[in-house]
Amino acid sequence: MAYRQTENVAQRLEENRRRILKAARELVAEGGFAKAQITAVAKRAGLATGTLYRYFPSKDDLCRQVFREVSSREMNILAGIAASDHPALDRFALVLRTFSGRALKSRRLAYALLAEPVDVALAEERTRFRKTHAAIFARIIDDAIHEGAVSPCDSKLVAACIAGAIPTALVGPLAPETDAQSSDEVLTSIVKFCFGALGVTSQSPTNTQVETRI
Amino acid sequence: MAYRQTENVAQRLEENRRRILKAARELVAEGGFAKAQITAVAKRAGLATGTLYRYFPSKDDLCRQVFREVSSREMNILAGIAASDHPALDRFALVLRTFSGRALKSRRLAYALLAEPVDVALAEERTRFRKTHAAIFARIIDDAIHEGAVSPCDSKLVAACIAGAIPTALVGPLAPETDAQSSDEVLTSIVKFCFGALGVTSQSPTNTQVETRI
DNA sequence: CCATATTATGAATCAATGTTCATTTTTTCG
DNA sequence: CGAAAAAATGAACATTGATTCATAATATGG
Repeated sequence: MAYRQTENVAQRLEENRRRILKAARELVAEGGFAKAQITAVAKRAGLATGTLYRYFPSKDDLCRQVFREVSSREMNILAGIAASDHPALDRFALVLRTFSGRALKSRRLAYALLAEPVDVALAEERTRFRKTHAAIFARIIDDAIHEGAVSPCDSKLVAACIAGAIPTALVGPLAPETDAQSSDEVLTSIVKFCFGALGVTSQSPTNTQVETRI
Repeated sequence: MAYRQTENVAQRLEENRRRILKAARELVAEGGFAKAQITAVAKRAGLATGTLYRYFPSKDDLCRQVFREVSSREMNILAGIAASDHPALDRFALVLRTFSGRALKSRRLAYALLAEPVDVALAEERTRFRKTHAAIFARIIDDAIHEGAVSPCDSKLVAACIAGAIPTALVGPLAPETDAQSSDEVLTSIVKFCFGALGVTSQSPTNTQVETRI
């Protein structure tokens, strides 16, 4: 008996794990998941290819983890807004603005999360992400209906529509090219679109969106 | 000089080409583009693997062609409606219903065209398809604005939203499971959603959609 | 039927990446 | 230091599916 993992080593392992995730995240932010090949990640992390497999059982696993890290931050932000106790329509506007605003600020990343062609493993992860969006929208819409702020509708379906509409309009190949100035107009148009879809014509005047350090 | 292609042979070649495309189309309709591997297509077409390459330079090429065949039929139907001389809002309703109705009738195929995870070559083709949808929507919306039927808006953006909303609500993983009966409600909800997004609250009462032999 | 051109065949090859594992390096502790 | 355990390495390997190509089969016209 001549070896036992010491605190020092445990820290280095932890550090390596973080490094790997960071390297992968960076590559994804730069060129989407397509650029996150195992060899490339290892290289950037300053480790050998094989070493990655001491930390993650497979590439799919690593990519899923990256996807979750990034997407769960987004989901938490939106869920936080949705759970606040403002009137439903205010929350609705805020969620829409925040979602869209964040996507426009990190186009590349948003593209990777929402629109990049990915394989099945990541498509599953993406589905989870988008389902969460739809659920958040549906919840708020239901609240709005209960409050009498909008007339009844198939909230699930409308939520799915919105969850599909926003990414398409923002980051996919159908999205208009947007410079920083016009991105505010885009936000406004999107909010207007969604409010209209609910039958609300006088939209909330707020121009706010929730800011968060990335 | 002892050989020259004869009419008889030319016909068989043509027939083979058709067979290959048909085989590929069937496989896509059954299991998406994922199931359209060269070997499988060849087998179903009753030809050897290598033979396919005498007809198509690559798999990407073959799949693109299949995609175009199927999608161009859809685009033509919608374009036909869009180009008719009815009031813009009538055309809008009809395009929406037709698009959605056809997608619901051929779920698997619609999934392959609109939502299945595919590689880059097909993603490009899909983009062309969806851009066409958006263009058709935008055109009709502009007409509606000119007719004074709806108030001005960023028609391009709204069109992109709709082009994103409908597939998401119909065939993706966010789509509700729908049996035949409820699919009519779904159509109605979608039309209502889109009309609302344009600020039109009294929707066109039509229940029609353009029928076409597949 | 022969010579030749065309077409078909499908096993072998290639390509691109993810994964493994025998070997080496590092760490620990008596 | 030396033995043992853990960790790291990266070249070899595995996999998957598209693509090639030497060979065989078929068609044509003389």
